[in-house]
Amino acid sequence: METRELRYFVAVAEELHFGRAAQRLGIAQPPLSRAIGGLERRLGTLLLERGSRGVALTAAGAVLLREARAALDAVEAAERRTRRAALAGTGRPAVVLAAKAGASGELLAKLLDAYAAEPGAAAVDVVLCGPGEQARLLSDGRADVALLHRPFDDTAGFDTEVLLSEGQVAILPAGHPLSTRPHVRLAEVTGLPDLPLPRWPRPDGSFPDGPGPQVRDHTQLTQLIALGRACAVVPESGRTGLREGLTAVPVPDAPRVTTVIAWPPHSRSTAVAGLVRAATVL
Amino acid sequence: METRELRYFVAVAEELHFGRAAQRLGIAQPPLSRAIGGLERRLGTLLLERGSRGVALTAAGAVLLREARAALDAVEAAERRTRRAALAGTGRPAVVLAAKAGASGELLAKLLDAYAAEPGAAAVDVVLCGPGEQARLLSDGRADVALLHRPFDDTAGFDTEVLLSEGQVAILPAGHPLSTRPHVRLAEVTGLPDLPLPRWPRPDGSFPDGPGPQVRDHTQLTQLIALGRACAVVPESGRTGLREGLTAVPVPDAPRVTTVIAWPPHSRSTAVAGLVRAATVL
DNA sequence: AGGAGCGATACCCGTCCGGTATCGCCGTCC
DNA sequence: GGACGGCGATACCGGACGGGTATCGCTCCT
Repeated sequence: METRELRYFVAVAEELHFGRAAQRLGIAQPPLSRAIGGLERRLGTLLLERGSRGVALTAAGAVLLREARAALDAVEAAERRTRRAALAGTGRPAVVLAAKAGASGELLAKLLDAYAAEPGAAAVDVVLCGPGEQARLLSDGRADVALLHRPFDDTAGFDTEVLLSEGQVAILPAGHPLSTRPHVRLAEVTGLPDLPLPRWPRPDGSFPDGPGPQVRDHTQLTQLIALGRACAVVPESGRTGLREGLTAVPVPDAPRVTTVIAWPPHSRSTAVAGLVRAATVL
Repeated sequence: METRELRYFVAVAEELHFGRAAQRLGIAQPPLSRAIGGLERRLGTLLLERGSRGVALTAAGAVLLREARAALDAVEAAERRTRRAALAGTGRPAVVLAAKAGASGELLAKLLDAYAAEPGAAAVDVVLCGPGEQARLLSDGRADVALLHRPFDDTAGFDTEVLLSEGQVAILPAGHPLSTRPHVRLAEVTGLPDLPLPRWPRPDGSFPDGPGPQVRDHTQLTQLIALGRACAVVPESGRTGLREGLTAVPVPDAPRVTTVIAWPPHSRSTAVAGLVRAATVL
């Protein structure tokens, strides 16, 4: 199977429409039909059920969709990492570290300092991304290491090393009745009708349904809380540098958050190893 | 990047010789040279150092070799798993479980029984393989689940669930002086000049250097021990059904062996999930 | 200096990918 | 119910590219 065929199949499987998929791929529809047909012939199975009203995935097609995405990620990662390795000699960034924007700020700073102090440390690019995107960046090679937060992020498929475990706090507007309490229970803050939890975008950019306001980054979040339009439950480290008008109240019964450093398995890059070593001895 | 190019590159990187690589690929040498050249041009970097005496990998080439192997595994896995999924409806094996030959016999039997008793259980194919090969089978899709043994096997890159933790025992010929001891220390059995530890084949089929005899499977191993030509340190479960003439002596200071069930991350197959569930509630 | 080994280049051919035109099928709408 | 429109498959053509043979250029060895 060629990656071209996999790309074609994924496009059709996602659009469930040959015409739109072809458009997205920048080719005409007939060659796309032929390519999928050939794929099905060689695999000896139907991948798509052509109904009169669009297309549907067969069981085998669903399997291929999942596997093909993983395979295409791996191919992309190969290309990106090779390109990066090629630049390494020229002094440009040798490693890319992905971290969730607005999280682990202090830890990240200490980590970068500690690693930079090592002899022979490589240049580290830090990519700040939205929640849950770090794993994607690692999979497709845009990053070489990432800071993940269990249980929010899925660490499946990566090597990890635990860095930090912490409780969570509720971030509330300063004047809120609960803000003077020594601690609150999770149920007390999740169900507040006047202060709903905000809705974060899904990986595809759309927002889940619900009552809370839509937020895209940390700035929007703190601003909304300060305005008394939302509240949030975040790891303890998120209370450092809290802006004026916000209060943090511990939530002892919220799940503890574990920050881990993660990297693709079998990564033999010395730079990644160095970063991991620096992180674990912090 | 097309998988064809990756396959070509891996062949050259492994052979370090364009002619032999071309032969292995079943094509002539010039198209291979051109393909690699094109890859290098598009990546904007040299992958291979052409010396007058053969070829050597550049740093970027080494990165691509590692990543390309992973990517090709993923593509192969996509193809194999799709083919298998296509057969699922026809009643043929829906899941393939890989286990090291001669290990975990009892556990494996109990697991298969427990799963088969579940309603809607799929047909399970068991593939017995050489030591350390299970991970490979999982990576390239020849298997969907595997039993691995830490610390021998590398579980990096898979989801796992611990099933069993056990100590190790030394397998000795019945008449050996140490065989009557209640227990022995690891150092006492690893350094015996008269009973060297056997050498197992590496994944590529070659054997490491050393004094011990070469073994390829469990039968050879037990036979050699019975002949008084070798000894072995194996997990406790390996003592069940021990043949005549062999004795097992506990080795308390040997590392404990953890048997885990492993599967590719993000595997959503219900059959795999059922097997894992059956295994964890054993 | 001559020759052998090895990769690169030149050139040709066949295949296969991609494009346009068109068909066949099935809903839908007037 | 017939005409229309949407959608995927088929037919056919042109061009790009992969693969083959022949040969060159370089280097090392004898």
